[in-house]
Amino acid sequence: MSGVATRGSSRLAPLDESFFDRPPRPVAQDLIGCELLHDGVGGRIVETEAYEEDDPACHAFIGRTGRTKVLFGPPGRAYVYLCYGIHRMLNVVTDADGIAAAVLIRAIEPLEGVELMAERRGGGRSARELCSGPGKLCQALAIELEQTRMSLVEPPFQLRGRDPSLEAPTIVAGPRIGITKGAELPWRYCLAGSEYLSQSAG
DNA sequence: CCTGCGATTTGCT
DNA sequence: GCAAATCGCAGGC
Repeated sequence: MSGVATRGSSRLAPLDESFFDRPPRPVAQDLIGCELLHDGVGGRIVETEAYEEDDPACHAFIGRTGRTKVLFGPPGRAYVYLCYGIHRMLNVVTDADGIAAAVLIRAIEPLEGVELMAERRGGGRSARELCSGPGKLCQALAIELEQTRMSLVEPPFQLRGRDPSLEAPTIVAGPRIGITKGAELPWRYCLAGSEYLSQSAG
């Protein structure tokens, strides 16, 4: 990987499991501005949504099933599932072992491996079309369904904290996108003014 | 620019 | 059998 230009900040402190060992709303807000990489490809998280156990929109609301049991497990794991038969969605499991909660990663600002992302997403796309939505970013980062239950704080994934020398980002909260149950809860968080938010985000 | 719809698989009822 | 935490394209204004 030494030949790949590094536009992100490789010196940023990696997040560890304890960062995710708390309720999903603070985690979702604190993830804004952090860097997510898969096999060295990724960028800065600019949009997230929180899902709690006691939340009809959360997949764990119906209980523990084969698909949702990872949500009840230890924090810092990936929950990847298929939506509408085509799109993969990436979540980070949060909160203590035994409590079901997750944060959906909805959009990132591409920083590293941009050419590879463009190739995976298909030709003729601008930088802001690469990862501006939960299905798009899984395609751009090549995140697969089989990676559900893998740790996001271990290779091939990397999660790095915000640059402490920068000002804390301004975060805007709003209603979550694309859901029918619990749609009124303002548990979506965006980096204010970012060019790389999902289309439905303000 | 904005609205509407088809694609396509999984897992639960 | 059906709904689902989406996306991209076609067509109209």
